[in-house]
Amino acid sequence: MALSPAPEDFTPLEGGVAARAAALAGRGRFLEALNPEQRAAVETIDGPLLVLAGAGTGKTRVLTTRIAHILSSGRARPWEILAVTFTNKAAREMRERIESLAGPGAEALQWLGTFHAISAKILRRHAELAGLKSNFTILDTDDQIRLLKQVLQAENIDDKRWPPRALAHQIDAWKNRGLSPDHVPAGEAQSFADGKGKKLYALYQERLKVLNAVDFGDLLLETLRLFRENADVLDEYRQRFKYILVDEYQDTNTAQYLWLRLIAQGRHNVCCVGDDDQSVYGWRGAEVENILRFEKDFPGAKIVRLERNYRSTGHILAAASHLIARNEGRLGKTLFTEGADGEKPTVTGVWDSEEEARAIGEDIEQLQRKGHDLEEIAILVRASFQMREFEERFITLGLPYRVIGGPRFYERLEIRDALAYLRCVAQPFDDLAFERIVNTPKRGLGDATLQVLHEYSRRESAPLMQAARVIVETEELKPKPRATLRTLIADFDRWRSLIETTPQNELAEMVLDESGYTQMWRDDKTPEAAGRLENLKELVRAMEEFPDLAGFLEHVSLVMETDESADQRRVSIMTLHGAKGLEFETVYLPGWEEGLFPHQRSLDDSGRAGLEEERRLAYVGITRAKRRLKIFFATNRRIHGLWQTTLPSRFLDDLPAANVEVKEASGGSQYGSYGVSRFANMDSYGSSYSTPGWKRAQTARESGASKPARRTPPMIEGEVLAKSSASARFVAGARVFHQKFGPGTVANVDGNKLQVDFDKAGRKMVLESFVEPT
DNA sequence: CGTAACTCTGTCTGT
DNA sequence: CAGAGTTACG
Repeated sequence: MALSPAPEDFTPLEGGVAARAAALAGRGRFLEALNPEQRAAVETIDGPLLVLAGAGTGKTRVLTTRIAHILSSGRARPWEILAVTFTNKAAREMRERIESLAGPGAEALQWLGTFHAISAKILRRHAELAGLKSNFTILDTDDQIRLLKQVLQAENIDDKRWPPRALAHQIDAWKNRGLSPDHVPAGEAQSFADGKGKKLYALYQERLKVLNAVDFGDLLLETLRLFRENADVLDEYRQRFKYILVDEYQDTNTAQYLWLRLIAQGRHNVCCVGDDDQSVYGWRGAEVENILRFEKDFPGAKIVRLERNYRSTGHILAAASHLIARNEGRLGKTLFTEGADGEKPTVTGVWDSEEEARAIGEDIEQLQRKGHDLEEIAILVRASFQMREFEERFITLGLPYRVIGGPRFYERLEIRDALAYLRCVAQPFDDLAFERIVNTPKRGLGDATLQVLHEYSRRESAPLMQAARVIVETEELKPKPRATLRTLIADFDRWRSLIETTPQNELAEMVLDESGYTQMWRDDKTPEAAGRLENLKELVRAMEEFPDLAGFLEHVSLVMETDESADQRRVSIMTLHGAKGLEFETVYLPGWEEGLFPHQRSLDDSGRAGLEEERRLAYVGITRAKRRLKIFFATNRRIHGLWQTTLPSRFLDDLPAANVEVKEASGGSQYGSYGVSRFANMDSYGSSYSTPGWKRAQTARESGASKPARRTPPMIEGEVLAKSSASARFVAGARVFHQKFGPGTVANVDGNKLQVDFDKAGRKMVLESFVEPT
């Protein structure tokens, strides 16, 4: 178990005389760079402080300078500061910036991180008080859903009618509000499977305890409970944390808020920085009201407003302000800049998403030719599926890009498998991991075997690994699976015995090789296999940087990203949520269409509040831009595989005409001017069944799904005919193409079945109708 | 037990 | 459309 930091951990930040002198010398200088309000926010160190910081007003600068100031004035040592962020990216960036202010040693700020990461750390120290072992597993969403499914099945609830996903959502919502099963209000307990919601929640929590596991919500909730039930532990942290800082305070949910308040009520030195206009995590339980409550919870709190924007040009700021002014219920801030007006933001209509990608690609190439830095260009999308089109286009153009927050590295199949192996080694009680890999690669340990293990496991309440160990000594299994299982258990025992003595990356390589997992992918001839092997190598490489296997598994469950080399300058493609806190010279905002942005689901689920949150997201997007802002909307977009005609986003109507330039849609779309405002008379915020877009979608669904024709009809009858007649007969030796297996040569014909030697996949038996001639 | 083909269903944001 | 789950068959 982790111990408190030893004093030997001192770093130059706190340590040597020279370092301290240097810090003192620098002190005046970093305060000078601030405006009066920022300076007040930095120098009001003792007592509660709320900083209302508009976009681009130097929020991060205030936070980092404040920390540097606290350290250099000797008021606290690095490990006595609690600094909470919402994303790992924000934490990393803050650490870097503090380092550049106060010199190396920012790693001593060991309590700088996300709510979840800090909670995990606290929880591991006091695991036994929470009924856990300190090496507990952190389940991700996938594991969570799989486990819930088991719970539902055990209760004989039809998981078709009551999808585990929905239960997961419900439980998450409860956890976000700080509610454990016994605190769920009576009325809400009815909400799932005919009133079983509360019971299922309780059963799920029981299962988690047995598995020695927590989910994301538990990290907060269990820490909260730990504090509430153990006054001495709470007191320890209240004493430890002399100063508390919270970034993006508007995004805290109730559980986080309670967590924070509990600690902060010790010394009352808490500084929260937030902007109600940038609250975009309502769907995750964030309560903007927490900002409003601040003064009540901390009487005598000082409030500082930062309204001077240093980031964007006048026109961009005007567009943002005008748009956000449409929201009701704001605290109200007026951002201003003394900078130049700059270029007007542009709004461009295009025919479809393909043209959108093409237009933006060309635009970027033009900037590139003029010498603009690709690092300073970003494309911010509402939903990650929009990214693909840009990726494809940029690949053909050879334009370097980076996708941030796309499909996560650790969510990939092969990475999850590999991690499951490692979890089985490090955490032998980890049943979810065991189930995942027991028959991957295929070793003939199927449902039948697993059934036997489960039965024993349930009877003796023992982990599956333990069950297997016992069962292989009995006659319960057939000889073949019995022998296989015995070998597998022996392998795991052997690997486990090496944990202490073998570097974790070497151990991982050994596990993956000897288990046959890497071989499985080498034998796999599908096109993705090579990439998967690459990813596995990347995983092993990434492990080197960690102190041990447990440390790595902790990191991976909370953060893990692909850190691709930053050697090349690239365009960034990311979601609007992911872009919060960042800034770029040039920002592209594609996909401003009804249904996509604002997203239909937000509207359906949360009505007016949902719309306002979407608008704040638009505000976040616009305010990321320093000098150039280019908004796009397409008339046609493929949604769920169907081409649909879309309408320009209502947010376009929220932009001030005087500050925005409307560009003629290239290709002469009839939507060249979006100004024909179809929402002027609509007071509704739109329900899925009343928007024109939806109705059109219904029609489109009935009438087929071909891409709307632009000038020439895309579907040429001849093509269709040619295809169906050609599938009449194949002869041995003919070259064919299969959607999944690629090109191949027909070896044998048997009625409508063909035996084909595929170039990559080897010989397969396929139905005639599944291949086409080449 | 494993593979190929078929059926169904979701459908965004992220620690 | 894509992925998960299910069924038929070898």
